[in-house]
Amino acid sequence: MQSITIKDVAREAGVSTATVSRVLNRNGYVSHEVRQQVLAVVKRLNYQPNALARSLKQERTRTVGMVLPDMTNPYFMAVARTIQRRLLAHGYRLFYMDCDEDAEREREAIRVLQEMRTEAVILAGTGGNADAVARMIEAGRTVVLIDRTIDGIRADAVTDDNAGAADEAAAYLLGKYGPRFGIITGPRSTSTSRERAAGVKRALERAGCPSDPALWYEGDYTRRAGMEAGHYFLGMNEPPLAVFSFNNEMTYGFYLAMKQRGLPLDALEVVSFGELDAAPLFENRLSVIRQHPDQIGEAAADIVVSRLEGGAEGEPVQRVIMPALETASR
Amino acid sequence: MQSITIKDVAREAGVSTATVSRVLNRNGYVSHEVRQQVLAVVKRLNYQPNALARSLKQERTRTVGMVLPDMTNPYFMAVARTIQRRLLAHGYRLFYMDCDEDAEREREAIRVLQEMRTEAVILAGTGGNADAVARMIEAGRTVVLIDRTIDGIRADAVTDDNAGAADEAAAYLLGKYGPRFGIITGPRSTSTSRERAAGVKRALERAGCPSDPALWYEGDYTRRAGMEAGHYFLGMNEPPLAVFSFNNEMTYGFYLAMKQRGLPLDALEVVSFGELDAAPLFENRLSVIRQHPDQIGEAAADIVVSRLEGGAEGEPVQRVIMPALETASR
DNA sequence: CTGTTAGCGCCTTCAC
DNA sequence: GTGAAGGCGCTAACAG
Repeated sequence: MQSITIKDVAREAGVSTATVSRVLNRNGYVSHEVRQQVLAVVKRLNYQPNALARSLKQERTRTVGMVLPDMTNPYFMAVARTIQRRLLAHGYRLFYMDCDEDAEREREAIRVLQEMRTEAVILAGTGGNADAVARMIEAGRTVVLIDRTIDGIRADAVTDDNAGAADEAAAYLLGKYGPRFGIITGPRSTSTSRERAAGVKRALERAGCPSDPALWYEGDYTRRAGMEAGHYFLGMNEPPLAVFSFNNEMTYGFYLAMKQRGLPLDALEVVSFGELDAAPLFENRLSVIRQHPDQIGEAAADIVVSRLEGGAEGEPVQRVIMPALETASR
Repeated sequence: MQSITIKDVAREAGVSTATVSRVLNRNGYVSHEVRQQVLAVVKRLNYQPNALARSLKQERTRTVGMVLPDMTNPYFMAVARTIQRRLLAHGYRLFYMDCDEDAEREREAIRVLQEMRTEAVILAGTGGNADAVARMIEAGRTVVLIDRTIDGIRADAVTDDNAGAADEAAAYLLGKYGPRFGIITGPRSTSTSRERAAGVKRALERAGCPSDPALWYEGDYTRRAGMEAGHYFLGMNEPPLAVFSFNNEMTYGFYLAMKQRGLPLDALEVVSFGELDAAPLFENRLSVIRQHPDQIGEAAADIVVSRLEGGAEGEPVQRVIMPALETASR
């Protein structure tokens, strides 16, 4: 496990470590002859520069960290993949950390990324670590919030127009079925769920409909919660005529509940905030609010790069992506 | 961005850096009084130790790297999540890198992980970087292959019994439909696809059936390939009576093709190597070979830990997980 | 064009 | 029980 250092290369090539460094980093002058010589030794010894040492010296790591609440959710992975591609093109590596919607593990992940000296942190927060995030920003680190904002935190953010899209979806359901549709929310700790709920309430108020608490089920963005919500709604004396689920996983859970209760999947209409992988296979009674993860990823990556390359300072940037409601065909 | 160092803490607390270090690492003696004093300053200054410097000095990073071919595939993410949990419990961090089934990016990812001095690399290889992997092993690094092995590489590995499961599935289809079922393979460069193909051929031979090349479609484990295979098979004069898809994404793609062609999803039976998220929602004509990602993840993490903690040496360990065929109800 | 040197932040002997 | 000092591998002045 004894690894080869720049010294070994220098000795073997009969030059100084500085020269090797210059060859490797293509800066400073070095004769063609010596360069070839050094490169040959590098290859022969299979020398791998030590990124720890380099970063320590340069006080730059060219890395970006990302903390996600759920890496098995394809939505977040689609965002992450776009970000990674874009950052890579600018010479930055991206490290993902999964915190499993758990604030404690999120805190830990943030700590690790700071200790690693990632130059920026991209965060889809659980909402439980406002203090840690605040301290990061205070310390002058670049923080970009995606998908979810955090109460009391002023930072760059890329979010959906949650209220607008939820309002539109609720209005659509109202027009089609009246006010008897169920709502499966996310956890109150997330900004997305609160905003989506506000959007629904706005639509109900505009239509002069009171909001029936029995039609609201508070989930936590997991498949299990969607399933439980499904059993709740479908077990009612008068089940709702449609359901609005606040994320893709819960939508999937809701369908599982329908299945478990022996209902056909088109028994009622479902509106899902966020796409389902399997959506195209469903029979026409699933409406989807598309979130455009690519656009979110691109915007987030662009903000990171401009903060890191361009001057660091400036007011927080807020980018809002417009989701698109695609309604079921019947 | 000027970060706080151990020196700042030492000065502020009126002690030496050695003492601060001792407090932080709970080793060596330090009086209760001084310890409290130091901890207070650490908290007040929000001091974050520099992991680069610590790792450089200790020649240990307590990190493990993982290179995956497709992070949007829930199968790999399920494996990754289990590994992460288990490694975390042993004090290791896991870094994911996504190479998008691309050998070039895989090579790059391997290089980065080595430069970061991750203590082990877990790899679900594209098959295109045998040389780089060989050099890693040669250099004494811990490498654990998961899901896929690499030709000519002797390393710890956790794999499925691909041939066995494919044989069983093919025998099942043979018994039910005779030899007229289509096969959608993965890329020849992956060991999994080659082994699964061998399993199918074994079953065919045992039944005395010749293998009809027109019934084999070579995909690349992507959704798109599954879709193209779908159009190929469904466009035949005499379409097959069933289809065996070598991974979950291609299965999904195949169903998309059925949908696009206006066929009902139960028009023919599909056997999928690897689970589909949406499987439970399908109407009874999807059979699934469950791969038990949790077991794979656990085994891989255990191997890593035992290599890193226990003595490093020993013959390569081969763990084979048995997938389970769950057949459609009709 | 190339070598010498100092030091990035931390841990770890070795003194006291 | 605590401090002083050296060095992990590398790069960036500064000499020559």
